[in-house]
Amino acid sequence: MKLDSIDELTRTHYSSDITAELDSKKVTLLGWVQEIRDLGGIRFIILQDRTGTIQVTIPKKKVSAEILTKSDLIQKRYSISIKGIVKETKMSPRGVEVIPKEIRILGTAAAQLPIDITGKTPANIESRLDARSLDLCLEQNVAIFTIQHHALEAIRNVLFKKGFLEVHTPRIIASATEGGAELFAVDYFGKKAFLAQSPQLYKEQLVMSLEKVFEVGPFFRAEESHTRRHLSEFVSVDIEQAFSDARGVMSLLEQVIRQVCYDVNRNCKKELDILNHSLKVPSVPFKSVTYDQVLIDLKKEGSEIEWGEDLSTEALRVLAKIYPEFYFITEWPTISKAFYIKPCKTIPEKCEGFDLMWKWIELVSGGSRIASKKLLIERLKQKELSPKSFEHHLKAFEYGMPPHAGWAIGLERLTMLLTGKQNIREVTLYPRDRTRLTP
RNA sequence: GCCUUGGUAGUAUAGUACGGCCUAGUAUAAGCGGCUGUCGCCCGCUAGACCCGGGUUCGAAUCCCGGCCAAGGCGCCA
Repeated sequence: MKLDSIDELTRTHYSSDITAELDSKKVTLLGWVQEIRDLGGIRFIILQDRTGTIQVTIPKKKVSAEILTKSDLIQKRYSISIKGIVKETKMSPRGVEVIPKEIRILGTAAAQLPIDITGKTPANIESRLDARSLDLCLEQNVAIFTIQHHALEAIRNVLFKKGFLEVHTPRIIASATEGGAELFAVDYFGKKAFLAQSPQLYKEQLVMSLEKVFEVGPFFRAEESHTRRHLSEFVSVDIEQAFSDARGVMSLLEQVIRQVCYDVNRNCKKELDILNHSLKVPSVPFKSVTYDQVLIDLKKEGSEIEWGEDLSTEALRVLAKIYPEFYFITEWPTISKAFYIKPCKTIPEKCEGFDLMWKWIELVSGGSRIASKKLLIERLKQKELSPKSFEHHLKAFEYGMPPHAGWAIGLERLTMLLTGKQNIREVTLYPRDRTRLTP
């Protein structure tokens, strides 16, 4: 098919801008054909763009032959332009429709699409991800990523206002550092390198110079996790702050989370509605419980965990029934946390690390960091990590490392709670998991 | 990595307990035709599928074995 030119074509309105006030006005719309309903003498084309849909109505006997011929060619998912007149009418879904004066076909699409884009026959997650570029056209998916955008905007706004600088640390690193998660190995000009699992060490070093930093970016974990809340590549929102401790960054975190919920509620009413999800703005401070208290609570519920152990998924599900949606777990056993988390002064078996839970999912983890090189080396050894492979990082602790603290939010997990989605892959544009590497 | 469940047209499902009325049903999508107010439009027609390999049997979508793939749970991890 010969396509029409986009020359001298400027969108005047998005579909959501078309309201009754524009009655009789001329508009230029750009978008995709979501649906065609042809009743014989009248044809309805549902035009979709990022903001929603608008009905284009073609009364066949009243429009020009040119319009009619053009609209005969149109199929689902074609990208088209419509120049036309807005008409207020009670008979259309939104009380307005557009009567076209010019139609251009700007792009075509296959007749048989791999998934149903109108949602009449919903596809399962596998089919959807296989056809992800098309799947993302569904208004629910546009809503999810619009919400994620606003959430991130809210996070950035709070952090900028508090004087944080946005930074970018390396994704390619020399050695398997933090311990814990498995890393992906890459070939770096013949040397063995790894994809970073977190910006932890770099952001700590940066507090010596930039004082308050944050980073938003992807990180990689080569864990063979098979759950609804894990990805091999995920986006982390990391902050690190000089001259602060866990208490300080927890308070900042509360403000961030509260602002995110507030802004998403205010700016994404339509999106939340599309997702049929309601979002409460949590009150601060959040409920905070110690690890010791958690063990007592679990015991009452018949679930016993030995002190020092991490909390099992089963245990977290039990806790979700006891505590509100957002709650902190503090004073973890030092042994259960990463080497850089600062032990408590009085009881070194406990540490100043914390997790922010949302129901049974760990949303954020953070804490006060160790600023003493000597102590850090001790902790590395306890964790059976070699101080030698942390040589460069340890050097920084000779150059004036201030007391500092920080945290990291899992952006996809945050998006899950904001959108009410149960599977992290639904809130990831192109998820990477144990088995999926494409698209 | 372990466990459970599953794999039927483009998509989503019925059928599998107990092999044979399955020449595999239905919805939706697709193609063709009809219809002037649809909004999950409607009506008619057309075409479209049993994951792969082996086995049992007169006969396998259905039972058995192996493989591959997926979903969910656990573990790991955040």
